[in-house]
Amino acid sequence: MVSYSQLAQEHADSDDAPRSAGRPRSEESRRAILDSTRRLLTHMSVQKLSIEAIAKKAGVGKTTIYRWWPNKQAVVMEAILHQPGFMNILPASATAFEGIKAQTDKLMRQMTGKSGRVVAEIIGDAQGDPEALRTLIDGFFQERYNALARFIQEGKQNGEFAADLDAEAAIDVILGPVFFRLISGQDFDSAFEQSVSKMLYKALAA
Amino acid sequence: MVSYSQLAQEHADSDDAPRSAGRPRSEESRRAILDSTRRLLTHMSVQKLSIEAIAKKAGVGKTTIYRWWPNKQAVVMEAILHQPGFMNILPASATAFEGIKAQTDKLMRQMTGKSGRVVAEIIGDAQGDPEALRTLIDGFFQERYNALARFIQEGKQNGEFAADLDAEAAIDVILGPVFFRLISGQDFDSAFEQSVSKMLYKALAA
DNA sequence: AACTTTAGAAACGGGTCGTTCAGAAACATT
DNA sequence: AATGTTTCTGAACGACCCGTTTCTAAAGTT
Repeated sequence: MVSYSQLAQEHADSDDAPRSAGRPRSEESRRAILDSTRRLLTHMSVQKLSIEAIAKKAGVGKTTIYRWWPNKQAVVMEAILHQPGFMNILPASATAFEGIKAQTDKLMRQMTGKSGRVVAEIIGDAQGDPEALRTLIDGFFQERYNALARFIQEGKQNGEFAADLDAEAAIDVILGPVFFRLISGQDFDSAFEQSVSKMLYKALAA
Repeated sequence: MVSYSQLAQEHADSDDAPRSAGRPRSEESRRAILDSTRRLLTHMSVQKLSIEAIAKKAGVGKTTIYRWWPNKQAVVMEAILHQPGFMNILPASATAFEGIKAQTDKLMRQMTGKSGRVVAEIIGDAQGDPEALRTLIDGFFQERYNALARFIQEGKQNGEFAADLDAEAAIDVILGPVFFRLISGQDFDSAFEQSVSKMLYKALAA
């Protein structure tokens, strides 16, 4: 049994790991599994996707998948959430609010189109499984949360935001509209982006 | 095949319907199905719940369920979302913002505890099924949406809110934090309630 | 050469799906 | 009372996927 948290962590065992005895894990199979998962998800929903279909498409034994991932959700999370383009790099910004706006704009862009739909499905499937929800929070939401927390802290210090601002609630107010739009099936347009930005500015300002 | 929209509408065929020939639908079975669904959902997730388990617990043929609902999601939606206590009655209020606050407070209370968890699962399962998502929007989100839209309209007219306020985006900003908290597994406390209320007030004010 | 770990293939028992068929039950119509 | 219509339960169906086990082969280390 491989725990979720193990999967969530970077597999940086390429160089510094002690390399135990035995046949090494096949990097080729690993990539084939994740690639096939991504490709299959462009044609079907996460719900309809099956481990057996992934194994077949990847040319890999089902056993190999179950050896490294506990279930379908874990495979999908790694395939989608850890893919390039979903990284959460902090942009440099003049003001704290500009940083927040840059973050939310980037998030909206990431949540547009098919990848957004898949993320919505991942969030959805995690609702029925506490362990999966925890993995999702630790491996996806937390990054966004932390990034925003820094900007809020910065804004509180430089007087941009009110000193008694509730950072936790503020983050929910910032991220909430984006994910609510996502799960309620509406897509993001520039009108939404601008209107939300305007309201957030007033909500946070000192 | 029974369409979702048929199921969503009130089954007010108790009096005025012309009553066609043949054996009438068993109200007893219908209630047994919905009751059993609710009871089973206190012990297990929507994902693990099966139609066959509902049929067994309700003492009802599986065929009867499939006759009136297209799938599990539809049964669960009707069992949970149309239950008393989930109605969306507009409270009288002095100001538009007070109305909005009353609405969101009520929503947070509804989304607390087990029923909130089940709603989160319903929203989650709907992500993988466009038809289910539409039913959920029409039968659940839309009510909350409309209620808020009235208050916003009222507030724009009486000068409480800015005249150029984007109503659609404002609703997303109001509902977003609540549902984001719900799906990210955090529960609602009075601190969150107050902090969000404060930010929303500033965001909406003229 | 011996040991260890992984890969892939096949098969398993168990479960759910959504459908179909059968026979009985509960109505309205004639 | 007889007939027609619709719904009811129960049983069985083929199809699919689950997660696990068992096996042989492969690919490394010591």
